[in-house]
Amino acid sequence: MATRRRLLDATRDLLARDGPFDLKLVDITREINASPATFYQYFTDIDDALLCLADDVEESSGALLPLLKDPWRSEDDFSKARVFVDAYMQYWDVNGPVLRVRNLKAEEGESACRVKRSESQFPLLEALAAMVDDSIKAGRIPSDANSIARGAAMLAMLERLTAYRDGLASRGTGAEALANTLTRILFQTISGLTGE
Amino acid sequence: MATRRRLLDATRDLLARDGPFDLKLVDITREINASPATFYQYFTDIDDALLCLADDVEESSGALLPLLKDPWRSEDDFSKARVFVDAYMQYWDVNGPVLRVRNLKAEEGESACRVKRSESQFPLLEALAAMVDDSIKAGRIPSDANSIARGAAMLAMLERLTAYRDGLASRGTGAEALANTLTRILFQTISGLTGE
DNA sequence: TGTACATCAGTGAACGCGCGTTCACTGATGTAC
DNA sequence: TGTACATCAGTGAACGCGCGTTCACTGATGTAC
Repeated sequence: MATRRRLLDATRDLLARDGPFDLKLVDITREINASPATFYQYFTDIDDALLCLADDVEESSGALLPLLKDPWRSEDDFSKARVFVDAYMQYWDVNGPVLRVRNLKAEEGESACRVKRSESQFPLLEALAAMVDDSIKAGRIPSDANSIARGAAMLAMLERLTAYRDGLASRGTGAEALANTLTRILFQTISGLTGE
Repeated sequence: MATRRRLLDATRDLLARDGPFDLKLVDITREINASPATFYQYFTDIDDALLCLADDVEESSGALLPLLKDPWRSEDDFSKARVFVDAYMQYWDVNGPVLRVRNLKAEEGESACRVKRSESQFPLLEALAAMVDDSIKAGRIPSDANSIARGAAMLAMLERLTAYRDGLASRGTGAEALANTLTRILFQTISGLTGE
């Protein structure tokens, strides 16, 4: 039903506007001029609706994966890294509010959120790790490096920096400088090349 | 009063045990066998108490700063980077729950939390940036690098990876391997040395 | 085509619980003389 | 030292609001014959 979609959209909007603490079932239905009872026709719970939103987001994270298909083997591939960084930041710009609650609930132990988070991150992590392995094989990264840990560290960096962005912008480090710096670190850490 | 301290401790404990969503004023006072009215003698609000907890944490973050006093100039300084990484992870282990709410509220726009977060991060960020500048001067990092952005990226990586740790541990990447990988990336990004 | 019935999306209004907040209070400790 | 009063930390009990949840319902759309 279209009503289900409208409920999900309203949930997402309110989450973005007021944050996870002020997200109330009653407000969601009020937002689309429906009865609170309507909510229960489609979801058991607010958390249930949040999980559905997380599913939507998961699909859109799939769009990032193709950008990591080819390993970075020469300095010319720097631009590929940059494309990935831009796409990743845009992905967080769009889906940040939903991703943040998902992660938050996952950290608190809600197992359904843990699962979704893993499903979402795992493909990217694997792809980055595979690229690191490629660089190890080529001798650009020492053979005792841990490719999974490297990939995870880079995802963590990208993910968290979206939160710092505003603070940095007000101190004179703009979005372009930030993206460029992130790309250099990412490129160097994954490919073992210098990025110059 | 000792009661104030007990209230703060109870707040911290409940935050760690049940997470920020289930943190209720009534539960806090119940935890120390006090009346809900007692809470209002010391704090105006739950958020007020959270800010006080954040102050406690801020002090303990000062302990990290001395570890970044000397720039890393040779491969021998790798061990200093490792000490910092270990200290940083321990800092998050101990204060994670409080730091997470603080950051969460800051992202939602609560200005007092924004301020606290900045105050807490700024000294570390400055210290890392100064080290990067030192490396630039020595020619180990290209002169067009943005030292603030580099520092911020490294803090973001360290901060966020504490959340991934459990997931990585269950996939065979232990704490030691993780700390080692983080140290390498940090050392290379800040000092421009290889870390080998 | 018309009639009688079934299905189904969505509702209005009510309920009760739990929480934040208040206020007049109590009993203990401190202070003046 | 004793008495009368003041200060102060902490309380018990009550209040009311807002939220989640339920249930019998309505009105529209679909279906059988």
